[in-house]
Amino acid sequence: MTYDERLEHLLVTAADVFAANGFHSTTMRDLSRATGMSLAGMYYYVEGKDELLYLIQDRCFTEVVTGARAAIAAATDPVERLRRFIRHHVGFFTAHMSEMKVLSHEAESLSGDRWKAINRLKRSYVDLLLSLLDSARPDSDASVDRRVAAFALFGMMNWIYTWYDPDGSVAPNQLADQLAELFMRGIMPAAVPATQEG
Amino acid sequence: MTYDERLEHLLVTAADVFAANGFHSTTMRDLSRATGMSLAGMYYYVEGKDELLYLIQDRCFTEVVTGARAAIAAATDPVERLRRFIRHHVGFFTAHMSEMKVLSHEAESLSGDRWKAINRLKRSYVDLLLSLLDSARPDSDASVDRRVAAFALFGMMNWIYTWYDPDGSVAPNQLADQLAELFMRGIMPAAVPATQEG
DNA sequence: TTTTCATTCGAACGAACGTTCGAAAAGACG
DNA sequence: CGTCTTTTCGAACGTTCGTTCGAATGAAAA
Repeated sequence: MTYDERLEHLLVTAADVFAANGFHSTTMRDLSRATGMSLAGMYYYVEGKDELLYLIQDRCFTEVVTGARAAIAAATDPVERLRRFIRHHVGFFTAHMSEMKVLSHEAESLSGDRWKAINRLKRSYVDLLLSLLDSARPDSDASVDRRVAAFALFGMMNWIYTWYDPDGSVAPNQLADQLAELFMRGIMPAAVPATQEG
Repeated sequence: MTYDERLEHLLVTAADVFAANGFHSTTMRDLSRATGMSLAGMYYYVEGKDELLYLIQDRCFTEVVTGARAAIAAATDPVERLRRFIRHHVGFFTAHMSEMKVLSHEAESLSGDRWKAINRLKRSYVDLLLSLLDSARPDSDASVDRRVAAFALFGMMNWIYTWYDPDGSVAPNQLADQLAELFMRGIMPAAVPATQEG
C-alpha cells in the first residue's frame, strides 16, 4: 500500500464514521479503531481532526462541481441541462452517501480559512444552479423567487441523507428522475398535457 | 419570576445557542454565560445537557404537530388542506428558527428513550403529510412515490435554516406561498392553464 | 425569632478529549 | 552489513468537559 492509498483509506473511513456518529461526537480514538491505525499514527497523514473534515469536504465538493459541469456540458436545451444537473446531484449523492452527508450536515463544523475555501466551492455551485434556472424558466414566471427555487431544490436533494435507503424500494435512478419531475412540474401535473419528455 | 418562567428562559436561550453553535460544540458553561445563571444552578431546572435538548425538541415538535392539525382542520378540500399544512410548517419554521433548526439539525444528537419519544412525534407528523398527499393527489399519478414526495417536501421546507433570512427580501408569508406553489406545480407551470386556485 | 423549604452557586471531581514527542520499527539503498 | 529516511506508535501532557456536592442565600410559615 502506498502513502496515497493509506491516506485515502483514512479519509473514506473517517467519512463513514462522521456520517454515522457526527463530526463532533467522533473521537480520534474512534477513527483509530475504525481504520486500524494507531492514534498517533493518523497524525502522520493529517494535521488533525479539523483538516480531516476539510479534506473530506473539499475532495467531495470539488468532485460534485466538476461532475455537474461535465454532466450538463453535452446538452444545450436549458430544461434538459437543468434536468441533468438534478440527476447528477442525486446520482452522486446516493453513490457517496457518507461524504455527502458530511458535506451537507457538517457545513458549520469548519471555521476560518478552511470554512472559506469550502464556501467558495458552495457559492460557485449555487451560482451554477441559479444560471441554469434563469435559462430554463419562462421569463414571465416571477411567482417563485430564483433563490427560493434554487434552495428549495437543494433542500429536497440534500435532505436525502435523513431518510433515503439506496437499497430500498426506490432505486437511485428513480429517485433522481422523480425529484427532477417534482421540481419541474410539482405533484399536481396540470391535468393533461405534454408526455413528450424523454 | 416564577420557576416556570426561569425554565422557559433557559430553554429559549439554550435553543438559540444550540442553533448558533451546534449542540455538541455548546458547553454548559456557554449556556451559563448566555442565560446569566450559574453553571451548577442550571442543574436545578434540568437533569443535564441531554434533557435540555430533549425538552427543546419535545416542546417544539409537539407544538408543530398540534398546530398543523389545527391549521388543516377548517378546510375540507384536499388540495387546500395540503396547502395549509405547508403554510403552517413554513410559517412556524420562520417564526421559531432556532428551535426548528435544533429540531432539524440535531435529530441524531439524542439517544435511548428520548430519541424514541421524539421519533414517535416525527412518525405521526410524517403520517399526517402522507395522508394529506394521498387525498390531494390524483389517484392515477404514480410517477412520484408518495414517500419521495413527502420527504422532498420536508427537505425543501426544513432546509430553510441553512439559507433563509426572515428579514431579507422574501417575507415569511411569501416564502410559504412560493414553496407551496413549487411543490404543487413545479417551476415550469405547464404553459397555460388553470388559474382557478383561490 | 426560629424553622422550613426552595433556590443558587463556588469549587471541585473524574473522565475524556485532541494533540505531541521521542523512540522504535520497517524499508530503501549503498 | 550499516546508514539514512519513512512510517508507526505507546505513553503521556494539558485542557476542557458534564456533572456533583455541600454550603450559602432567600423567602415564606410558625
